[in-house]
Amino acid sequence: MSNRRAADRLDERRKNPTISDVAQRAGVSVPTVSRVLTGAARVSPGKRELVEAAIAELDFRPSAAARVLVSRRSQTIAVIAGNTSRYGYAETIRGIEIAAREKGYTVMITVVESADEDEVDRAISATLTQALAGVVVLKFDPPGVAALRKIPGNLPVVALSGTRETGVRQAVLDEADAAEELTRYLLGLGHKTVHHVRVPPSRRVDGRTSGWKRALVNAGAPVPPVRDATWDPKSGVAIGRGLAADPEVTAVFCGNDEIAMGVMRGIVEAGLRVPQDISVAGFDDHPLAELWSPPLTTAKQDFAGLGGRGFQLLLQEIDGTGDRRYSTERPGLVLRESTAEPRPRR
Amino acid sequence: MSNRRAADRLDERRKNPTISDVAQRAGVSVPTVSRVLTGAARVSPGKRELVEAAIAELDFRPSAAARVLVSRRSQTIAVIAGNTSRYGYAETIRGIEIAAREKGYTVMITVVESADEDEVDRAISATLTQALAGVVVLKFDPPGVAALRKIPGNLPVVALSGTRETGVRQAVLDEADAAEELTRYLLGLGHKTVHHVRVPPSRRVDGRTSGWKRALVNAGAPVPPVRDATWDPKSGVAIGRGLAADPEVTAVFCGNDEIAMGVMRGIVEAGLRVPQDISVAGFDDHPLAELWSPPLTTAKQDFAGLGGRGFQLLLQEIDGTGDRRYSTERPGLVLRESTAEPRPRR
DNA sequence: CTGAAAGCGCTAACAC
DNA sequence: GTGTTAGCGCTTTCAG
Repeated sequence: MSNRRAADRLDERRKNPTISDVAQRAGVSVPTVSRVLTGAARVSPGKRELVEAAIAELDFRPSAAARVLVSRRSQTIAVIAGNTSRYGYAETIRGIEIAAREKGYTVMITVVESADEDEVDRAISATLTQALAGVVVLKFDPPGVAALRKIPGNLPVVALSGTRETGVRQAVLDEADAAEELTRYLLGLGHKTVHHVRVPPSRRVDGRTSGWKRALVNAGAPVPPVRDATWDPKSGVAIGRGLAADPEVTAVFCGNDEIAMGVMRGIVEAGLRVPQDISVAGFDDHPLAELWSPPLTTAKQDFAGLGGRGFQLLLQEIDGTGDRRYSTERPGLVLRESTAEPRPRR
Repeated sequence: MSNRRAADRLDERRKNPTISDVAQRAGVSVPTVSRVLTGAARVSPGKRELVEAAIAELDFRPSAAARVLVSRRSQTIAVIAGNTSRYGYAETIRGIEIAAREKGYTVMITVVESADEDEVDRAISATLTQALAGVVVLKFDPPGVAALRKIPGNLPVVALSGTRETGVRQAVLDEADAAEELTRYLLGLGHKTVHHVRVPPSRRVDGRTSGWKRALVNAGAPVPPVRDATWDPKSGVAIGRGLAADPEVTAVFCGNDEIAMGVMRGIVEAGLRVPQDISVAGFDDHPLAELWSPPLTTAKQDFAGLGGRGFQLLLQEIDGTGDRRYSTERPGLVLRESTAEPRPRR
């Protein structure tokens, strides 16, 4: 029954003009219409005008499916991500979409919710039946890493962020460097050491964590055990309370701003003040970071820019131009009021 | 040159197995393979097994383009939105994607950044060349409204939120009702009236604003002038300072949580306290709302659920089943600590 | 239940 | 420059 109605629908859709309708109306052959559409070959000004008029009158849109089938060239890219609504992901996707749209590409998005192999297969299988010009994988987390491994080798791919891949073009934000700088800044304020709350790492190594550690080691400061948060900002609250209970803690560097906000909430709930009792720094420069009380010290990550760079790399990969296989950018420090010199607690 | 490499790429891609490779390997005809693929007709268990084995061995994936071309049935939907990274949008899109993926649909996303006609055309033109099963329009703002008008009439469409459309299936969140309830709650606390900061409305009428007004009118409370914010949370800061300067103001209802956070920041910067001097309520229940200091009173909007309901409506529209043209859900109040009884200021 | 034949809308090769 | 011919990978008749 549902099929019956679906069939009706086609009949309706069928009314869409085809290239031969345009050809007929313009009084030219089908290939000539194709030539003005693609711009691949010269067409005399007179015919071109006729064709363009016919296209406008009929509101004709060439079928991407037919085009792809014969030309084996697609103007669609897929973005594969472990999540789409979290700030960094959403901004990155926005950056990709803007860059893609500007070049006449269309973007599909597919979410891979877990790193489980079957789950990954199921998630991307529908996407891989599409004719794709290439794919951008957001490799911020394990699902992204797992997805990357499943992309057929003959498909142009670009990975975004995460640990360095071999054999895949990649755009990254140099988190390690920025994290090191931020930690060094806290140390410079006079803190004996800096504690760290980590967001779920995409692999064993995590740029923010390694940068933090590097700064401590280089400064000869003790390296306290890492505390693990989830992606949920609320997970920071309990951690913040725990940190507040330890009188040794005077400075905390969190894996992202949202966790930092949770941690600050926990510290406040424990009766301490930020930054007077404990300094807290985040990472990302979330839009709400500067509105928080107190405004959050952080490192600004240009996710939209990352997405844009990623798309450019993909374009290069698609048509084999360019030789830059790796594009990196360094997040800049944003110093605000959640960090200060240490003072004796109580 | 770029074309040359692109051509090479095709040759590589060409290696993808086709349905006839599968047929040959399984020793059956092409249509038989098609039949096991689509499940449209019965195939003897023996042949079915052979075909399935061949598919697995070849890692064959049917070409969606070829399929769409002949069957005139697509498994791709487009989501058109004015923005993708703002919380409500991103969550809604996530909800759509999850529901779609579950049914084997693939989702394209296209952003329409302004309501300008040419801009809208340019944004959606690439998308409309794709073979689409239908489209979901996020009608939260003017670009969405403008885009909806541009969708060809023969394409199944569902609108999400915004003002009620005629002739289009629609899923909404009943903002007006929730806003009225929230305002009534503030009035019930003893506030003489409630001020309102509006987010950019998608049209003349805005559910949150009309619900707010209704509550005031019904209670016989004065209706203060509306203050307009942009989508940027920072725009709330100046408004908050302005509100703080007016001693009559004891309660503020903001169009969304992010603006509420900006407003609270402005109030605090002006030296007043929330909720002791001014109560502030938001809308949406943003993930950070409960971590804010003080935790924000708001109305919880289930955006992901909205997206899921929207996709279901679209499916019904596509195959002509179901008669519900309208799906609505009421956001629930979330009472937290940013609102309290009024006390004399200073 | 299964195969042969036709053709979806378009571009690519080739004549002219 | 422009038309003719062929065919992309698949589903859909239609015979049998």
